[in-house]
Amino acid sequence: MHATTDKVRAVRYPLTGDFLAGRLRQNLRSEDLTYIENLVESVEEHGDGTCILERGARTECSTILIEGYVFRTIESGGKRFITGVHLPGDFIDLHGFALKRLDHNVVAAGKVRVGCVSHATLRRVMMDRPGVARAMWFATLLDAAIHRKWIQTLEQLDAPRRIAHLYAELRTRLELIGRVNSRALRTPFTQFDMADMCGVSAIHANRAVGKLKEMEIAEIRRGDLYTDDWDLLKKFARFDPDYLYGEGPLKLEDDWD
Amino acid sequence: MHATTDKVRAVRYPLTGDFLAGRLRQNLRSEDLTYIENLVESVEEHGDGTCILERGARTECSTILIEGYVFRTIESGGKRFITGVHLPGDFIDLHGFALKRLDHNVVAAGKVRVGCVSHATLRRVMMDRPGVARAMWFATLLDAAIHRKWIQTLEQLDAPRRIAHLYAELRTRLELIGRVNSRALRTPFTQFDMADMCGVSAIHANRAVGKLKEMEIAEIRRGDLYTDDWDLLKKFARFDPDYLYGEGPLKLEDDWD
DNA sequence: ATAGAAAGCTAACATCCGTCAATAGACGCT
DNA sequence: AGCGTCTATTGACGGATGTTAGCTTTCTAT
Repeated sequence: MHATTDKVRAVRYPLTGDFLAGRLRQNLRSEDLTYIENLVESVEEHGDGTCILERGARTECSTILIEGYVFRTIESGGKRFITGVHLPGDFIDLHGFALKRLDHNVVAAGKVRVGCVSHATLRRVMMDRPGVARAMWFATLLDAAIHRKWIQTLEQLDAPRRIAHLYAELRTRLELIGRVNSRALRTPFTQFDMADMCGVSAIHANRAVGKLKEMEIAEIRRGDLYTDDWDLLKKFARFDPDYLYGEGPLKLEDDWD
Repeated sequence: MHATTDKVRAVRYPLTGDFLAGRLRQNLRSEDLTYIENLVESVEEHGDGTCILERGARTECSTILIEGYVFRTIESGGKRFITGVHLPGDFIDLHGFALKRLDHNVVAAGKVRVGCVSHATLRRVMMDRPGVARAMWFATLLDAAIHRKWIQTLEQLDAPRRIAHLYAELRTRLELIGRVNSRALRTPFTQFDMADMCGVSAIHANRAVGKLKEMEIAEIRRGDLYTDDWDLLKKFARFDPDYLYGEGPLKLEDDWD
């Protein structure tokens, strides 16, 4: 991790037109998606390792991840702990909007592009568009469900299975947002990153990666995972996608809108 | 844990009048609190070990904890994993309302009393009372913040510190809802429960409890923790209450309501 | 192309923790 | 009071993981 460029650029439009192919998409009509895309007031790029949002900050805008990976991290006793990872389409600091104060950092893993929506705009949205407000609430509930699964993973699995579970989850989440186009799963993660996500030392993460290769479950090279058999990997990790609520658009009562 | 009585009684009123001294209280005006209390359509009691909500269930009402402790649990491979614990005033299945399907069980730890609010009522509230809807969203965001801290705890601390951290968190959460009246912290937890919350075996949980006593940090007898020095315990557990957002009522823009 | 830095890998040893087995203590039921 | 069950406790052993140290590979900047 070497923080090189900070904010490469901050522009106002044009947007990609498709950056909301993320989590919200499942729960919104296309007109609402267009509506949200137009809320983005600026787009920023950040280099690997950049701290995009700092613990304790009181922000005036919320951030949606457009491209790349970010970590939720907490520093304690000189060490870093990763409590979550986010993919394009995820709002990464809606809690900063509602709780007014961030309790952890958000750090870029590799190059990322994010969009900013001011809190004033969000407040207006919450009032004018209950359907959109609801979708954002769903997204935070899904975050909580993923957190619970990470807790279970830490409580239940040994290091090789934790790493396998991490990649199985990422694979499924990428599928849900239509970003899987090969059998490989490419990430910018180092073994240090994997270690901090899985609650083991970097050296033990290395052992675990070696074991996955030895067992012919998967080969991980510089963050990129290659496997001939995703089902085998998922079985090994005891992965059950239930908690990702990937069953498609929720059947919602219309009287909500 | 022995499931004795299931539903001891299910009555419609009278309510305690003060069961909402919980998490929502911080963020709501008293008229809104009264409003929510009156949403409760029935009150139920459950005995120790009762599964109040089952994974996969599609509920027609949401549940608020009035008295006692409950666990969020996941069964896997014949073992039980606890991903969270809730105190009076917590909504324990708002995600069931929004996500339509529960991804884990909710189990009574000791005797509990819960209130039920139908989803139809909640939908009405979400539309009519944005302030109340907002407070419920806050509550779920706070759940997520607590989940993240549990992840960090599992990644960072050894067994004695995890148990100390658990009790430090409970102590603070009880303070926030005005339920601390002695230096002791009484819970119905067995060492099996502590083990399942901390991701260690029951035998190792026992060792950890013994170590806390040996180090003169705290004595835990049948779930009840006694200590002369809560600050020492919190320091040992590296407990920082930041993530509980206990700074009192949030300063919120009025234009939300 | 080269040098420096970051990342990956290996070995040795100590500690933490899981498992099994057995026992003791506490509580609820009759 | 007495019994059975749940809970707590202890010891022994092995596996999983942390730590330190050193080395190799790969990337990146010049």
